[in-house]
Amino acid sequence: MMLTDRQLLILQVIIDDFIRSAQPVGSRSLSKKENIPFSSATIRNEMYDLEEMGLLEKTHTSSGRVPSEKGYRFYVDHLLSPQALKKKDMSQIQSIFADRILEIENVVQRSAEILSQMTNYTSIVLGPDHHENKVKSVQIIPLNLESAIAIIVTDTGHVENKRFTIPPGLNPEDIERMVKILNDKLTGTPLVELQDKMYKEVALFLKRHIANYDLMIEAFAQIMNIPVHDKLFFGGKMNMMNQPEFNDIDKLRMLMDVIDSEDYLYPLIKETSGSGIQIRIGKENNNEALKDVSLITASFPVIGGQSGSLAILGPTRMEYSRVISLLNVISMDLSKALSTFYDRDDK
Amino acid sequence: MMLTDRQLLILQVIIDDFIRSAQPVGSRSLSKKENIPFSSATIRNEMYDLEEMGLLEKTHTSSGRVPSEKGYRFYVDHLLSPQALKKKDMSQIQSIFADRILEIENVVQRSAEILSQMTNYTSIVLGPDHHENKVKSVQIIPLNLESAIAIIVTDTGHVENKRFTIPPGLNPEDIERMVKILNDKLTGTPLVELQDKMYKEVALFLKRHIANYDLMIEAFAQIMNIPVHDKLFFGGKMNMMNQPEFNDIDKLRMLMDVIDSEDYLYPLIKETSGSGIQIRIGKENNNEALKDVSLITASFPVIGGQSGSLAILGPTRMEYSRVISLLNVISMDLSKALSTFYDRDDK
DNA sequence: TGTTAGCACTCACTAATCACGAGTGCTAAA
DNA sequence: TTTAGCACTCGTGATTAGTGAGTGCTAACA
Repeated sequence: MMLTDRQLLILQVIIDDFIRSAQPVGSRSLSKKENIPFSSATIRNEMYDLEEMGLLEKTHTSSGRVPSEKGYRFYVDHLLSPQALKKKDMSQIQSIFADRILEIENVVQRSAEILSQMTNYTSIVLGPDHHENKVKSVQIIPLNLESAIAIIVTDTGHVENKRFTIPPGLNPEDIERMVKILNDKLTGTPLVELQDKMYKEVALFLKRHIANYDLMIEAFAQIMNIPVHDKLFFGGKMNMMNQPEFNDIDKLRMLMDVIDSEDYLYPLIKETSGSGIQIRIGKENNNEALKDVSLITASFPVIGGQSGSLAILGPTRMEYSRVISLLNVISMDLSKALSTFYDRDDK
Repeated sequence: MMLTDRQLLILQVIIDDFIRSAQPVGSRSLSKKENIPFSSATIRNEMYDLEEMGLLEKTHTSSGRVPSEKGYRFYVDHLLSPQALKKKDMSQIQSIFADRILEIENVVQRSAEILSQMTNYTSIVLGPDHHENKVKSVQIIPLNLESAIAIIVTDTGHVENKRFTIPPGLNPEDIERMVKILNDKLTGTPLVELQDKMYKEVALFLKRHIANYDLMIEAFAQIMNIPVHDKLFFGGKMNMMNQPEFNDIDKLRMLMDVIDSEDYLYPLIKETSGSGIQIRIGKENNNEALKDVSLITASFPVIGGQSGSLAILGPTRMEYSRVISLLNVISMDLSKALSTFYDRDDK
């Protein structure tokens, strides 16, 4: 598909205009723009051709033109000039990383919030997978005779905790011994391998030292059953209400259902990891509820081969250029910020 | 205000009808009901009187009647027969408490979900204030040379953790000693008094044993700065979209803003604690965005003088009777379930 | 005296009609 | 190749008319 320069210009202006106004753009209004020195008739002819190529559409016979999905795709692939962010935007972003926040979850959550606030779209951030994190320390804190809290701290500072029932017949000394064994055996073990190692290596060892070791193993193995899905952090879930394309409450509901369930979104965002910026436009999402939205995902690597990803969900009529710049900047900052957590400068 | 039996009957039926259909109810359709043996003309006369008393309203001159806020208030105060829950409902509720869940947050979150799912309204649950919880154990887990995780476990099994920067010049032995001191001095201290005690009692003691104790105190005091607001747990935030009164996206947005910010809702729900079921209808909420919704709150005591509360937010046209029954049942169950956590049967 | 039948009246809602205007496609002239 | 001109399309908004569910009032009835 070869377009003349004039066609490129016209296509670009139409899409830019539509992104701003959400209104079909007509030949006459275009011809009035100062960077368009052609008459409306000429533009009409070009529009006709662009429509034949499938880049534009009409909402009805005599309406102005609207970009088609293919049009957006072309725009994104060929027309997008990586527009630099405004100073104001940059400084706002820096503010997330300015005060030294000390928890990963915090940084991630705040990134999501800023991202949605700056774009007015919905943002989704997935922190680095912590299944690969290694156990730093295991603690058991008895609460009373029947129950105790098990705590696992990873090398990234992530804390998992779970209450469990103390198997009968276990005395405080047993627990103390158990903690010692667990720390000896499990320190340095990645979370994913925890259950496995528990049953294979630790079990044997506990057998020798602890009465009722099987009950204890059982109780503990459950604790280590860490949820498979990492948590998605959302920002501006409600922002879609501000988009005219979702004035229809039923459409909004359908969209919200997909967002809230996370089932569909999670793999999409997860699989981005490591492959730069990805853009899914409208029906490319393969989901009825997402047919009028675009999903832009970016991933950010952190030290140690891990990576997280962030995404923006907005109407297909989205400020692609701005969103991409934002994602680029923020993903780099996140890389830097989170890498400090993953930097394993053990003693 | 004295109503005849017939007026009571008619008011009741009108409100019940409107709650179901969300449509103004007219005299003719009422007269057709089998438990209403009066002609439409008679009903019209009664309606006229009820309207004069301010219990009913018309949406326009020749429309059917709709309950006024005063009408709902009367209905709630005098007409509501505490209708027993259906078996199906009861068994669904039991299912929350059936599998022995071991974390407070879990129970609370699931209650909120079930509540919203069963009512199709939005539910809000506030767990018992844990500011009064007592420290059970303090742990410090060094991650590397610069940072460490501080963990505080309370007697209810609540775990707070925070990363902090290790003041320079502090060696592992210092930390170990510090943990011992903190546990000695702070065990049994309610969370609210933590900071105070830290500065007053613990500081003196640390001074004697730890180098750079002032930096350490500073770092640690920050950690103990536990958020003032307990977390609200929501269920079915989106359910309001299903209510015809919120077909208007602007109204929906206003409502969602109030819900999401939590500022307004928190004190309302918090202050319920200990005073049974409270019902706020429409403008009684004193908030423009909440003028078309009712908020029903209930509190549930747990052992040790604590209490939590749960709330349902729905349109003023709400199934009051059902919601109240549900809240009653669930608050009792929550009382029971959470009391086991607060039961301080220490060794 | 309370209840009901009858009737005129109101008003939201829907569908139909119309004028307007922003847009198109086509043709012919520049 | 570009543009001016023109007939045509169609969404939008205003207006109108018909419909029906509802009311209030009056007069008759039990």
